[in-house]
Amino acid sequence: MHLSRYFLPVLRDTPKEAEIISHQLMLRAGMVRQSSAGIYSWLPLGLRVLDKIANIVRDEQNRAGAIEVLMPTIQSADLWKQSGRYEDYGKEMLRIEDRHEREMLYGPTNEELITTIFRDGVRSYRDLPRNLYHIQWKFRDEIRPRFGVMRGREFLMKDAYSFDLSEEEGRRSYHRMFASYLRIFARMGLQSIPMAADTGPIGGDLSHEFIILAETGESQVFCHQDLIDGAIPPIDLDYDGDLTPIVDKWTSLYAATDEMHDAAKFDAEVPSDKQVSARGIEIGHIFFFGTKYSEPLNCKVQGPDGTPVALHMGSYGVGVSRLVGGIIEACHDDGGIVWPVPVAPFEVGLINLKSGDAGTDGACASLYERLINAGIDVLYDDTGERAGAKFATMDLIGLPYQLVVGPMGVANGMAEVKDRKTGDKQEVPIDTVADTLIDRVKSQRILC
RNA sequence: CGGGGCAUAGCUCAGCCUGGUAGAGCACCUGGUUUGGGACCAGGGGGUCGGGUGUUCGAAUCAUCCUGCCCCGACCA
Repeated sequence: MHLSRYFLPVLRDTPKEAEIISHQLMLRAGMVRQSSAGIYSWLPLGLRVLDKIANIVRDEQNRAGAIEVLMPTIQSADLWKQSGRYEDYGKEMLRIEDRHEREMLYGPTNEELITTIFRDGVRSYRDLPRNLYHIQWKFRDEIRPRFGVMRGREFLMKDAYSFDLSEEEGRRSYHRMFASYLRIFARMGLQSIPMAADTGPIGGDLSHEFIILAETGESQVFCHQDLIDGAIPPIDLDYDGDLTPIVDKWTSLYAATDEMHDAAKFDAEVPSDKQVSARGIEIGHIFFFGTKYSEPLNCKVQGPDGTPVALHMGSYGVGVSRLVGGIIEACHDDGGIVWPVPVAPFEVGLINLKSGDAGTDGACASLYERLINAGIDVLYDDTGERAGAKFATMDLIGLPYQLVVGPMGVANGMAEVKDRKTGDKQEVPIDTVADTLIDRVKSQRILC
């Protein structure tokens, strides 16, 4: 992409409505614009990140055997009346009336809908287990939206729903998602920590919030130090195999958010030099709820003995749009955002220090072409801005690598590669710099 | 929903107290000088001062109502 033809409205000053760093940087880097409280438009740069995150989630969910569908944002109130949640959900649910005065709602989640879809498509226990997911916009009319995209009213979420014949089978489905989640976040450069969460009326031990640590996190969390660099399941993990060792390993050490925190237990189980007390951001939540929806919505199949059995279900959410903010909270410095390669809107920022100069124009054009042909996402700053402004903008939007081409370098056959994260600058012969970058970028596309 | 704050140019803000018809920096346009870490000079465009009502000869400024947004709290992926 040529910057001169792109839409990247960057801001030099920080808009005053933004309080936390990710919100400030997303506004400044031209990623989003607020449309109303907790509702955002995604500009080109932000959308690219959103898509990359969604694709990682998609890739890993598919790997774990989940199957993608797409349900609507608008749902009928009837369904929710059947499950009893139409009343329970309260004012957080945005209720709408259509022209025929039918009660509709903008979906805050999809348990009811997916349950009926699955119910109507399956008759036999032989069709189990299944896990269906979609990545769709949700709306929850939060009392007080804040923190930009991290706590918006409209948000993009991946939600998966598992269907099993028994609780035992359901537990296996839960474990698959547990392992998949560790990989999803690790692939974005985030170390997530599964923490025991409130299971609500169902009880049991099958509910975990996946938390990343960040100073601006909204909740206080407590955990064992060793979880912070716990081993991530490998890319070729066999999801049909026994995953309990992985889950056990991750859940054997203490980890809890403040509402589940037990100070006495924490002190007893975790040596004082391993005790971590920090702020955290919830980026995923998985839980098993048995037959809570399958019973009222009559989602049953015939079991081996011919009797109908209500299915055991779980649901598994990832806050896709929230992750954009979450990653920035975890990955920034004074100059701006520092994207991990797998989610970077562009992988390389090519800077022509003297647009209009035949030498740099030619060198940049050929470098751009080679990178693009190799499948690298490149943003080429071919504008007439001064060098300093170009550097500042590139740092702000946080592309992992900057490839700097100036008249002096071209004269010597050299270009400069800057690593955004470390700040290291390296002079590389202009003939080989494209290959060097291609290798470096590709080696970092999947971090685990 | 309770408490607090803000609303003037695309962004950051001054002007308001003490009423006299709107400013700065950055951004943008034109010309020139510049050109390796957010340049400089000159000229220029852009605002029904969030909206209504009232007070007044006259309101960005005073009064009042409304709306929007932000922060703290309870609530949440």
